[in-house]
Amino acid sequence: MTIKDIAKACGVSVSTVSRVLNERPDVSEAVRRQVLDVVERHNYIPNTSARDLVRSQSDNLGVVVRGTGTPFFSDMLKTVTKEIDAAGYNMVLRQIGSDDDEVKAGAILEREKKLRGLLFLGGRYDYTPAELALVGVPYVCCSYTNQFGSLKKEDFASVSIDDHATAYRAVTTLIEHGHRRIAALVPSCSDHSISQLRCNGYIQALEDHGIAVDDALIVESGGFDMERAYKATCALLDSGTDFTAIFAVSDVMAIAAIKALADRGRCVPEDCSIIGIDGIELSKYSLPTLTTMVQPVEQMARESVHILVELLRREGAPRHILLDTTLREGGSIRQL
Amino acid sequence: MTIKDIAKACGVSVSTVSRVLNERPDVSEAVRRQVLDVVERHNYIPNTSARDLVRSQSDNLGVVVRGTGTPFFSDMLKTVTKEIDAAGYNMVLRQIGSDDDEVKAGAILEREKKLRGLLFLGGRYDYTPAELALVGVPYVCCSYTNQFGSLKKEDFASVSIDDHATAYRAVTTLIEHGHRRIAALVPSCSDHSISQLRCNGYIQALEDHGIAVDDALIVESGGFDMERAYKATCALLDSGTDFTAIFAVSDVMAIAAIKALADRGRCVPEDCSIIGIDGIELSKYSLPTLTTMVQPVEQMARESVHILVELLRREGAPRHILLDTTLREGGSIRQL
DNA sequence: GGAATTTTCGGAAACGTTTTCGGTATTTGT
DNA sequence: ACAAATACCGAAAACGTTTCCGAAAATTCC
Repeated sequence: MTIKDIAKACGVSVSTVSRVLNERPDVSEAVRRQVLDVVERHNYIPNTSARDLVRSQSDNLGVVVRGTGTPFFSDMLKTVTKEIDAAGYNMVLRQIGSDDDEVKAGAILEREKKLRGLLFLGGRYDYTPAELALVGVPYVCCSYTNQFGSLKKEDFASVSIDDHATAYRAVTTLIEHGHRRIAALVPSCSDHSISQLRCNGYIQALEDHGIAVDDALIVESGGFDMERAYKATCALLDSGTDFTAIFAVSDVMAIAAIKALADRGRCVPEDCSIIGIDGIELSKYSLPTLTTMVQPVEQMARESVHILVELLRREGAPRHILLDTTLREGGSIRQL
Repeated sequence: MTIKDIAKACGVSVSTVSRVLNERPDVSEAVRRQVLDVVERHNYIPNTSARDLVRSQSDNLGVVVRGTGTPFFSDMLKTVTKEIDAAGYNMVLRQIGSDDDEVKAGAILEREKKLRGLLFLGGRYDYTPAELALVGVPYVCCSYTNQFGSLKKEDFASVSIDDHATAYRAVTTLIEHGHRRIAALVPSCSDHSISQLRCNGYIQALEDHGIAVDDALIVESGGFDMERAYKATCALLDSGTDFTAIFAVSDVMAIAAIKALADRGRCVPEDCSIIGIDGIELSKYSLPTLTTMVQPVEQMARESVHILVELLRREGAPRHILLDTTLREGGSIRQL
């Protein structure tokens, strides 16, 4: 079932059918109706390959994610898929490991799949202009860092939260509850990732409240996963350093920390308070319910693809959206 | 950069370049090397649209998932993506809601994206032959049910666990610990889904051990999500029915149940034992650590795409793989 | 009513591949 | 050394679209 068959069945030319299908104005209403009718009846679907070939472009949007499998990104991915679909594009997904280079991965994907645009979910962008030049399509970065300023505002779009401020607020919350010996559970505080931004927020909050930063209280797990967060917390406990609260960079890490504490006989929040960041669904079902800074995941995902689509339609310049996080009180913080 | 450019640069014809690229035998070693060299230097990538057009087929594998966002399927998806990629195919993902029809979704996807094959992740297959005839490419069902036998063994491939036996084993474990008033937390026991299979395993285990099935102990939440599992557990508690253990159909439901119990002042496992199914990573970090029947997720995912690829290469008939589940002891069961 | 537009449509080229068919070279067999 | 087989390669058609160009038909304008 090709466009020729439809043309024949309608007694018109292929070009006319094509015009109808592409909603071009120069076709009479009568013909349009008839063609549409025949198309419907034969339920004809245009051949994407042929179309892409002649247009020399596809409807593919690349999504490169670092760390699928984490609830946060898997939630994000869920709405991203939906939105991309709704916008009439195809999603081609590439997940990369923690050691991979997102820009390079994006560039390869772009060539392989003839992408129209790219969406980076998570990641660290300390790239040189030369590296960034590898990607030749519009792209938006979601939940990203740009610490070195290697990304030029006018070259790309973004949607994110203010990681520094969010961490600041989380730690301040702990301080307001009377805590002063607050540990930070972070994947790393010098990898130029989001982890570092949040770590800085932690430090800033302490300083602003006249609390000395104790390096022994900053534990670097080496990754966002539960296993390493668990081990890092154990290491902290074993070190003998005393603390009354933990600021965890993500909810999953917070949950792993709670487990580590419990395994060492410490209860949350009686013996130790804890706060996370993300607001994943699971955090509502932990024991105790996790107090956390929730990110508007759905909105972030939605805005991301909307912006990308806008960019592709050449409507307006790249936008940079900063969304608010909100504190959701659970039972994991105790007033001292 | 097209195949013509490469041909020109090599002083050979397009056909020859094409042959080299497709690893056909009838090309001399000298020419092959030269072409490959030029291709490498220009880092030329063939135009997929043109190729797909003339071959009138793509390298797309469709994956339709019911219920992304759940840790189990998101884990599965992770390796599925990787494997499909490694096999040189593209994954096109379609996630469907709980009310959607997977076969129809697959059939639509198949036409839209010119799929070579389909992979169904999760789902209920009580379809008529006519409905199944809609899908015209090889497909494999992973983690599925086929209660009505509408799928003919020779028409498709599958990989799954023995849901009945797994549930049976889980419940038996509770019984062996002295429990006799065991509640079942299930999405539904009559929807022809995996939930129903596991529910039947529960019933069978009780009967085989001489325990009367009490309908009041079977709570149907209406879905696999935490929220409904939580509410269902609350309803069970409110009903006043006494029980000493809960068999949850999935780990996330079990975790939600633990939360519900805790919120009503009941501790696990002191006041109530609980066992789940899935073995998601999170279950290792719940309080207490969840005792659960773990599914070999990675293996399931890997086998699924391997089988699909085999099918596409017409190597051997559709296979049906049944994988083993193993009990992982946590601390959520108490000996009575 | 005739010229000038405008609307509507068909013909044909083009997109970048794969593949069939046939034709030279080259090798093999005797 | 000559025929036959084989290895290697090029020309060209085909895949199903879109789009440019021009032509016919319908409409508008004076």
